[in-house]
Amino acid sequence: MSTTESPERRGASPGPERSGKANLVDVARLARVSPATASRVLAGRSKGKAASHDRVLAAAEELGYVVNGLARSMMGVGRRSVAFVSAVMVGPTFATMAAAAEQVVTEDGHLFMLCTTHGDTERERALIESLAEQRVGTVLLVGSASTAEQDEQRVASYADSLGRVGAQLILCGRPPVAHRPDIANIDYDHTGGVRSAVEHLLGLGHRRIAYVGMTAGMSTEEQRFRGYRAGLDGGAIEIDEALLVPTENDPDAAATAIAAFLPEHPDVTAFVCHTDHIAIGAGRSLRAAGLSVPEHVSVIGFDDTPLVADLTPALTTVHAPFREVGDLAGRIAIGEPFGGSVVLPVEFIVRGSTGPAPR
Amino acid sequence: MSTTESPERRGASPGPERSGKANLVDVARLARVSPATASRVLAGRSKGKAASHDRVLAAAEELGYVVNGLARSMMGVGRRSVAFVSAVMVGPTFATMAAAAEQVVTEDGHLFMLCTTHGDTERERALIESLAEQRVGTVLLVGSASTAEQDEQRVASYADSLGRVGAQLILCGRPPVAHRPDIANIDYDHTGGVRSAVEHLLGLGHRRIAYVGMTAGMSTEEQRFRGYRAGLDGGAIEIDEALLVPTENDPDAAATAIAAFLPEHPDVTAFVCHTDHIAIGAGRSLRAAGLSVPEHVSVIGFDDTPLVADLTPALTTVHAPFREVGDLAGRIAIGEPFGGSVVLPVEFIVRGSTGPAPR
DNA sequence: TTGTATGCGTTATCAA
DNA sequence: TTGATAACGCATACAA
Repeated sequence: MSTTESPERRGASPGPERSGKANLVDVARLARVSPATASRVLAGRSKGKAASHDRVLAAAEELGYVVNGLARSMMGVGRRSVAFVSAVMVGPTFATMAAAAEQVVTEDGHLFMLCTTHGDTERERALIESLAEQRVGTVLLVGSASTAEQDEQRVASYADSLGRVGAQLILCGRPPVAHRPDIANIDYDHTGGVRSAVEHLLGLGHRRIAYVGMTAGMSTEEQRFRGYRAGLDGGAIEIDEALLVPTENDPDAAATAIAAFLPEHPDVTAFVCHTDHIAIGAGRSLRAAGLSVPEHVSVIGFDDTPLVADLTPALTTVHAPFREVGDLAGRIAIGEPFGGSVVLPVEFIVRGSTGPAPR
Repeated sequence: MSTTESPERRGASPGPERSGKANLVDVARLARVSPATASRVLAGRSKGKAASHDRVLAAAEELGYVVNGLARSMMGVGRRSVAFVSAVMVGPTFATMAAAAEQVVTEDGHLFMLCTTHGDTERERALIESLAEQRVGTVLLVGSASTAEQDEQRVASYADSLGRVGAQLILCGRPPVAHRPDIANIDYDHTGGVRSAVEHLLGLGHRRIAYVGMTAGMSTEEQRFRGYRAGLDGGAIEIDEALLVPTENDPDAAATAIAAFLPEHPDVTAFVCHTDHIAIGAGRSLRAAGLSVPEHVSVIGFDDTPLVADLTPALTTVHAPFREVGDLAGRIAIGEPFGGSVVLPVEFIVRGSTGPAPR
C-alpha cells in the first residue's frame, strides 16, 4: 500500500483543495490494477482491449474521479494557459480583442484567462508574478503603456520573469520596448489614424481644429497626438496650444472640459478626440451649447466602438483593428512563428458627425 | 544530493513548463542551507535574523527563482482562483458584472479568470471539467440558461463535479436549479422589469404594445416575456400573438424583423424589447420607416447598456444590477456566508424614447 | 533555528 | 500489456 489509507486525514486547507475525494491510487486500487495502468487508461494511452481497461473506467466513474491537473502540469503535460492582462475589463474595445484571442486559444485546447490591473502598476507587477508562479504559457499585455523610462524597464523585467518559467510575453496595442526586439509586439497605427482624421477635416475646409484628450504620459496618447500634429503640419497649419483640450478618457469629464473650452474659442469648427468616449462627451456638450453637429462643428472619435454608428449623428471615427490584434496574438500564443513586431493598419470611417466647415 | 544534478535533462514539453530554471533545491544549495530552510525564508515564515536568511534571498535573486505555484497548490497552500464563465465576452453587460466580481476577488489575493463558452454546451462542459481539474476555487456560471430539463441536469452535474474537488458553483443572472437549493444563485428581477415597462406604457395610453425578442427556450427570454404578459394582464388587455416579433439578440436582426413587421401592424404604438441591443435595431427600422420616436411610437429596452443614454432619443430601459450581482458573487466566492438564492431588484428608467400614445 | 524525511498526485522509465 | 520505482517541486511534522 503506497499511500495512507485514511481519507479523513484530508482537512480543510487555506489554498486550493489539496486533493479531490479520490485520486489515481484509489481508482487503481478499486480496479485492482497498478496506478501506472490506471493512468494510462484514463489518459487514453491504452489500447482499450483488456478487461482491466473497463474496470478502471468503471472505478473512476464510481469514485467520481477528477484528475488533478496541477499534478499533471508538474509532470510537464496538460494544457497551457494564456492570460490577457489589461488595465480595465469593461468597455468594448479590449473586449473585442480579448474575444478574438480567446477564440483562437481555446479552440486549440488551452485555457484562456482575463485579468485586469486597474491601471495600478504594483497590481500589474504582482499579477504577472502570480501568473509566472502558476506557470502560465503566454501573457498578453494589452493597452496603453506609460512612456516613463522606468515603466519600460519594468515591462522588460516582466519578459525576463516570464522567460525564466518558459512563458512568453506579447505586447498588444502598445509600442515595442526599446532595445528588446525579443519581446513580441502587435500594435496598430494610432498616429496614421488621427492624421487621416485631421486630413479629412482640412479637406472639408476646417482650419481651427481642436484636439480633445491627453497628449502625453501614455503611449496611446502620445502616438495619437503625434497624428494630430502631423496632419496639421501636412496642411501647413501651425499648431495652436490653446486648442488642446486635456481631459480624462471619460464622457463626463470630456463634456465638462468642452463646456469650459467653448466660450473662449467660438472660432473652432472641429474637434478631433482621443477616443470615441471623449467624442460622445463632446457631442453632449456641443448639443447643450446649442451647436449642432455637423452643421456648426464636426467631431471625430477613435476606436469605432460598436454603438457609435447608432448615435445621431453617427460618429465619424477611426476603426481600430481590435479583432485582428487579438486574433494574431492568439495565434502567436499557440505557437505560430512571429517576426517580433508589427503595426496593423487602421481604417478611417466617415459617418455623419463631420461636414464642411461653416463660413 | 536529493535531486539529479544535470539541468540539461529538462527538455521542451508539450504542456506547461515542467520547471523553471531554478528550483528550491537549487536555491538552498547555493545558499548552503537545507530546502526546508530556504522554503521557510522564501515564504516569510522565518524571523529574518540569521545570516542564512540573507544568503537564501540573495541566492533566489541570483538564480531568478520563481516559486512553482503548481507544486504549492498541491500542498494545499497558495492562492485560490475564481472563474467567470459566460457565453460571450464582448458586450458591456457581462463585462460590468465581471469587473465587479474581479474587483472583490483579486483584492482578496485570489486569481480571477474569465472564460467563455460561445453558447456551446459541449464547450461549456469541457470548460467546467478543465476548471475542476485545475482545482479552481469557485465557478461563476453567468447568463441566460436553456430551460430544457436536460440542461438543468447538466448544471446540477457541474455542481457535483466541482463539489468533488472542493469547489463551489454560483449561478449568476439565471434562475436556480430546481430541487437543488445547495447551488448558490443570484438573479435579478427580469419579470418585474418588463412588467414595469408595460405598465409605464399603459399609463401613457398605449394599448397596442408589441414584444420584440425571443419568448421561449432560454431562461432570460421566458422570464422577461412573462413580465410582458403580466403587465398586459394587469391592464386587462388580452395578449395578441400577432404582436410578438421574434428576433435574435442583435441590432441588425432586430431591425430586419421590425421592418417586416411594421407594414402589417400600423396600429402598434409601442415596442417592448428583450434587450437594449434589440431596441437599438428597432429604433433604426422605425426611423427608416419614417416613424419618429417617441412622437409616433415608443421604444423600451432592457439592461441599461452604457451608451444608450446618449442615443437620440435617449433610451427608456430597465437597469439591470450587473455590478451588484458581480459584487455579491465575488464576496461569496471569497467566503462570505450566503443563504443560497436571491433575486436583486431592477430599476425602470424613463428617458426620451417613450411618450404618450398618439391618438 | 535548522535539517531529515516524507507526502502531494501524476507521468515516465524500464524491466518483467 | 502491466507493475514497481523514480522523478516533479514544494511544504511540513518531527528530530536534532
